[in-house]
Amino acid sequence: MPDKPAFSLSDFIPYLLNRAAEDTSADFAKIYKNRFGLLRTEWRVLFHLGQIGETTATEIGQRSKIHKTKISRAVAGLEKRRLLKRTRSDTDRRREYIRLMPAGKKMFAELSQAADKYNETLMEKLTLDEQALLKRMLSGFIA
Amino acid sequence: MPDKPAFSLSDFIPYLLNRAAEDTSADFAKIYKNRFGLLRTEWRVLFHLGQIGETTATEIGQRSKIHKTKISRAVAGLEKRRLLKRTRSDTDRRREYIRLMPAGKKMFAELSQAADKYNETLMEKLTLDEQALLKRMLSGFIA
DNA sequence: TGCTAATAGTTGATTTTGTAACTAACAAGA
DNA sequence: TCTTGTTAGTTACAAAATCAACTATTAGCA
Repeated sequence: MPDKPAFSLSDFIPYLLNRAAEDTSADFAKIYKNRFGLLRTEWRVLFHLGQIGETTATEIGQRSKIHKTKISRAVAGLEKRRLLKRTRSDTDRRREYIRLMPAGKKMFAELSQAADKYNETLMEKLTLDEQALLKRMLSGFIA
Repeated sequence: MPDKPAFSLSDFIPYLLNRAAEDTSADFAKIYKNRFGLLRTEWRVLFHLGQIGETTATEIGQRSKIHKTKISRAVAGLEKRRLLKRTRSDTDRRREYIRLMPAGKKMFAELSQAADKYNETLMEKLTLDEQALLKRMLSGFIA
């Protein structure tokens, strides 16, 4: 009966994913943090908002899986800096629509470009097939 | 001149990595949290310690990239529960060696097993080639 | 030796998160 | 219409992470 190989952290996928996520996020974090003064949750909300267009806090939450309290605070922060605007729904006064203001759109555009560029530096080590497979596998892990 | 495709979050690797890391960690977190009462940083330190054997806080920090204040507190927590023991170095009295106590080894063994099992459920959707490639790619992202 | 700098680890203050409870508005059936 | 349940979003309090400053010890070197 052969011994089972000892457990190795470097084969444990959640560990590898966490480390890879942290390390690849770190460089990009400097950009949105230092250059734009955004918090982590703020840029996340900004990115979703930039992609979806006008929407509600709840929908951002569903898409991003960010908890609603964090979204609430991030939206408040972005609003204070006049990057976005809220308007209460007429048909359902619980809901409020959120959309980017010009300054927010500009920031989103600049950050998107930086993200694209950074993404390319990550991807250029991989072949096109590998890139596609990686995306497919990572998407598969996402609930 | 063709338009550049609009930025898409679902192609942004740091985003995918973060989401995959969060989602795959969540299930396993329940085990070390609910069943063993460990905090996130505590199980991380435990795993590294279990792998390395006797070592110092500084070395765990270098390997894991966890900040030393978090390690300090995690080690204190694990020590309080008598899962590990510290002994000050004779040759350099700033350093202290850390090693698992029997209870810590037992917990590490049980958690390792649970981790292995959980890892398999994540991996079984992929072919062996894909598994190997995924590990290789993720390792490549780690600094 | 005696001075300065570096290293190991801890502690305290400030921020950020996470968890629960909360307000306000709507929905749907008795 | 009244009651109960649900949904959108905020707020309050507790837990955790981050950052800076701290102690104690050692190293390097004039």
